[in-house]
Amino acid sequence: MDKRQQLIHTAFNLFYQNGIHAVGINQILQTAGIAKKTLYHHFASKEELIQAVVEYRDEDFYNWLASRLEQVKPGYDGLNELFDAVDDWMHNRVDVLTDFHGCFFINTCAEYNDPNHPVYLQCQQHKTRVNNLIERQIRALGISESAIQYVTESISLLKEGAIVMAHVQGDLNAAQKAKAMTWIVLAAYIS
Amino acid sequence: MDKRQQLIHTAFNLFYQNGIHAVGINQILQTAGIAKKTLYHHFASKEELIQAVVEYRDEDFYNWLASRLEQVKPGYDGLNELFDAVDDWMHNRVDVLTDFHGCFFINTCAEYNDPNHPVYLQCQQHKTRVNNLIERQIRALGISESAIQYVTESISLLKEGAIVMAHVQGDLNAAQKAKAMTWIVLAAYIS
DNA sequence: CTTAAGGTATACCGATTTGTCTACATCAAG
DNA sequence: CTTGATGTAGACAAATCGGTATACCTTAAG
Repeated sequence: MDKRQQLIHTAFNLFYQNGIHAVGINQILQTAGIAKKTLYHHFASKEELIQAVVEYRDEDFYNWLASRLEQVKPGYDGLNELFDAVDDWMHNRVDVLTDFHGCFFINTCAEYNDPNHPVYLQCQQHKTRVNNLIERQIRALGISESAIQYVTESISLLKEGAIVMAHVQGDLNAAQKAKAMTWIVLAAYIS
Repeated sequence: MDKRQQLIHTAFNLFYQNGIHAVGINQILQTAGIAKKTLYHHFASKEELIQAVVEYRDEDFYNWLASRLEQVKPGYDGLNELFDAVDDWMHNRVDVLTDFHGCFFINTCAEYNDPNHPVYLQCQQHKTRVNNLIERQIRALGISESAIQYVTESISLLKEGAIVMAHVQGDLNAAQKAKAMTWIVLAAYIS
């Protein structure tokens, strides 16, 4: 019933499906069934709404992934769960994430190409938060401190690659491929 | 001197830096110093210009990568060259590709999320063409026919992951990480 | 009871969007 | 010489953009 939240929710769905610049506020208002005055009561501008939408997706996605990882032991099990979660996501088996259209943050960076733009920075920060989840798994493996950063970024690279392969090429087995490579790579980096 | 080519070139640079939907026709015309009538003489609509721009980038990027790969032996050397080429690209050492802003085709898919949209299909086809270049390298390794497709897609995933890591997270070592993982993965898949 | 916050509906503003139109210039080919 | 393709400059149209303004309604708190 919270109009502000309704606006954010509606805007996210439209942005995620059509891209941010392609969606006007009138379209958001009509879809949500909310008056224009109400929007500008809660947000000073479209830009502010966009930032709230990115923040909302950040929270939603992070909480979902974090709660999935909390259900298993950090380390090997956690990494398995990570790629199984991504696999579920791209197969539309996760209700809270809505239909898969790639990574919202990658998509958004594609539209806000300036690395100093606040929205771009928000996307980077989201990726940093997710990376920290991955780092926790890597750290549990007992890898040397000096290698943790490098290995974390490597696994993150595999995750990003899987998302893009699924989105652009429609390869729905991408998460499983990334998972398989993860084990191979870790075996080499640990021994 | 060819106005049509000038328009495509100018439009690509603006699209690549700012995203397609964020750039208007008037901005393209002003930047290129070309009259509006001339644009609509060569293209029926903005949509047609966009398609020509994607086609142009497809040609340009593919030809650059293919010529890099032709300079070395297919197989191990070719895969080394692939990631070195991507490394050069993201470090802005390749003049013909202009300043790195991620993969233009990934970025464009983020704006045209409908998999049936002609522009989306163009992007997919570009990725397929690049995948064929990679497949040629994998095939030269003497891998069993049944594994070629899977391994090709795995290496492609590493390449896409590297591009996204460099673009979104600013990890300029991503191509080298992907290269290192490629050798580890191939060693496991071949033995 | 009153008041302020949050809401609807809609007209309106100026700027910008894609695309059309007129009028005119250049130039190579038949 | 004429004609058609290619070009410039810029006015113009219709729609849409983000954002403001007016007028009125509902509801919960002091």
